Amino acid sequence: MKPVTLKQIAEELNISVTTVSKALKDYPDVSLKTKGRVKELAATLNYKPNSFAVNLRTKESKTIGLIIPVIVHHFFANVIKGILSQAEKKGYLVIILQSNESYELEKKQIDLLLRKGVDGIIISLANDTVNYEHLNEVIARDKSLIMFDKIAKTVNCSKVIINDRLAAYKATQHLIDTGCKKIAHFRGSLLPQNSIDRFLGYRKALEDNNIPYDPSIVYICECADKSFKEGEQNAIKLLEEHNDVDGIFINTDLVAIGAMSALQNAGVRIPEDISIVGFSNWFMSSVISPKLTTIDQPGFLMGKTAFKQLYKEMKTQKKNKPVKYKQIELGTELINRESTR
Amino acid sequence: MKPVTLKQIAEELNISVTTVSKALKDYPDVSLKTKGRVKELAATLNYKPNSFAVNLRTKESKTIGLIIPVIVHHFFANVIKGILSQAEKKGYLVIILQSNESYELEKKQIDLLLRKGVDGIIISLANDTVNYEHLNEVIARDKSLIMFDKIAKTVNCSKVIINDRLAAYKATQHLIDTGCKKIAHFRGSLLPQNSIDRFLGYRKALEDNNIPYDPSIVYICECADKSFKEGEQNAIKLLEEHNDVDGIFINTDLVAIGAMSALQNAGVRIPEDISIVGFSNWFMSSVISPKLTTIDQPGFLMGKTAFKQLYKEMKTQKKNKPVKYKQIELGTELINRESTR
DNA sequence: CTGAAAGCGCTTACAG
DNA sequence: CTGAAAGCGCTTACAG
Repeated sequence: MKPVTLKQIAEELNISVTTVSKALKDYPDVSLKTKGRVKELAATLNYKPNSFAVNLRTKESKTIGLIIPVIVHHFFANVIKGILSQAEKKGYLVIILQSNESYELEKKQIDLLLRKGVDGIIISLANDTVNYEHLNEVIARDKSLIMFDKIAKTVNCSKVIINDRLAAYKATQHLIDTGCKKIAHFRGSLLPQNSIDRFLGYRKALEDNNIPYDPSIVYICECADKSFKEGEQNAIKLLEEHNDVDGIFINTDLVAIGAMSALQNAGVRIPEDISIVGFSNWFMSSVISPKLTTIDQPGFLMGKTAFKQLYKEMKTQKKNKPVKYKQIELGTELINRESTR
Repeated sequence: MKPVTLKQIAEELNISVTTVSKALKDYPDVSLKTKGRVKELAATLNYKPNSFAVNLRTKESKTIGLIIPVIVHHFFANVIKGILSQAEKKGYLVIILQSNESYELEKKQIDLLLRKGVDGIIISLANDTVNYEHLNEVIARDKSLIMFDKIAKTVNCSKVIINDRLAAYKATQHLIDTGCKKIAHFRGSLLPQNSIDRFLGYRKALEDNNIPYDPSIVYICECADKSFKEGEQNAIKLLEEHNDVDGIFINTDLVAIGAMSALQNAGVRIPEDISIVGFSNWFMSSVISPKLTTIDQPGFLMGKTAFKQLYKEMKTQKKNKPVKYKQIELGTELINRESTR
């Protein structure tokens, strides 16, 4: 079945393509009678405008791109849900790509989206990303860009984040408040801003409580596809190297769950022997045993907020007005459950 | 910054737009020298073809649509990952939409994708969906369509599924083999084919083992956003109404995990008092306690397979050759863990 | 080997 | 109130 075009409708009604186009878009300078005839026939023929042609004319696609590091991931899935919920309201479609924590892939995905002609891009950076040229290209091409969660401070665009430092501080303070004396940290990889900030929050809490900072009990995990395993491995290593640790603040829930699993297998009681605080509040953290104390990170809201900001900027951009970049910080909350005393 | 066009390149080199276009696409009838000059300048100017114009000319967008019932969902997240991995290889982008288990929304999403001009659609149906007109419209408009997991048998297109009936049979048989005498079933909603098939597999296993089928111990859950809660509620109800049940086969892991949680809170020992088998093998099923025995459902492979089939059909369609629809069945496996004896 | 020309299906400034 | 015309940026059949 060949798609119906304006031309066909025009011919059938013996009027011009111009008038058909205007009638369908409710231009005020078309008679009601004509509008009626056009709309009726369009409905009968199930006319759908050719979006390729519309895009070419209007220079927008009502489509945005979203790049996230990992798809199978509770937090990012919630972000996607938030973005889609908002995009739907505004009539935007979303192309989703996964960078798989790789800078090279991320660069390629950005290029694909720019070639596609999306109106804007929302991105959470890969662990690997140190060079921001690809992001600056987005801006140079007058496409709106929003970064969330894993951001680059120096890129000139709006950002939606939480206060990772403060949240990590709260997590560590909670361990201290509940009696932990020697607190380890399983941190994320070295580059991402949020893993740096969480580490800094941890160290600041120790400092403020006069607990000496000991770099040998800070373990690193990449947190890509193998978070659970990294948690297990780090926990085993920790047990061998520092069996006097009585609390761990862990960068991500999934790593924390891996760590708990390994600790329990090794006969360590949680929280009696070692207390654990995770980060992100994955759903499964509330159903494992013991239930994981963690920091709630508002994924859905983050997605919603990111799209709203993007939408605002796309509209402003379109009117050729100057865009004011914002850094939006969302609140976090410590969820006190059973893995801490 | 205004996008670079073929025309600009042509003017700068004093050649025609035609030649520039051909040179960039490596047509054999352009001299090597010209090709060199064109490609060099294109690279310098960072030329990206305007995809709106390309789409309009070629009548394809190298974009497909994906509609899934729920985003925050381990199985579907894996399917997405599988589809994206394959789409990337073939140079396709993927627009993702969530039907939220609603027929009305699903219809709307299909319409959006058709208006967008995607080359094909992959879909897993909403629980609600009984009318298939919107799907037939996709086919009528010569767009390729693949259904996976939650399919409609009567729609004339390719399908990627598992043998839900057989898998459910295996699950139930396992409960019987490990000593369960009275086995309840928490099924999915009434409409979806796979929830029907799982129910039928359950009943057939009872029948083959001469265990009477008792409809009063079959409970229903919608399995949308509130799966965990439904599992809890059904478990509590079951305990009140039939405290002699010693095994439950549950339609989805997340419901099973909810049920286990409620049962444990009520002092029921798993698997000593009641054995549980889930369905789908969510990651969290392997980290809860006791670890859930379940059916592994190959989400990633399903996504990969769905895209491969779609790609094949899009290519065939483009050549105006007849497309042969296939029903592809992927294997499942019982993962025997700790929630059964 | 190169290029003029048509056309994909729309939108919109302009004329009447 | 209606419509002729230009043009968005490409691709490709055709002529030379």
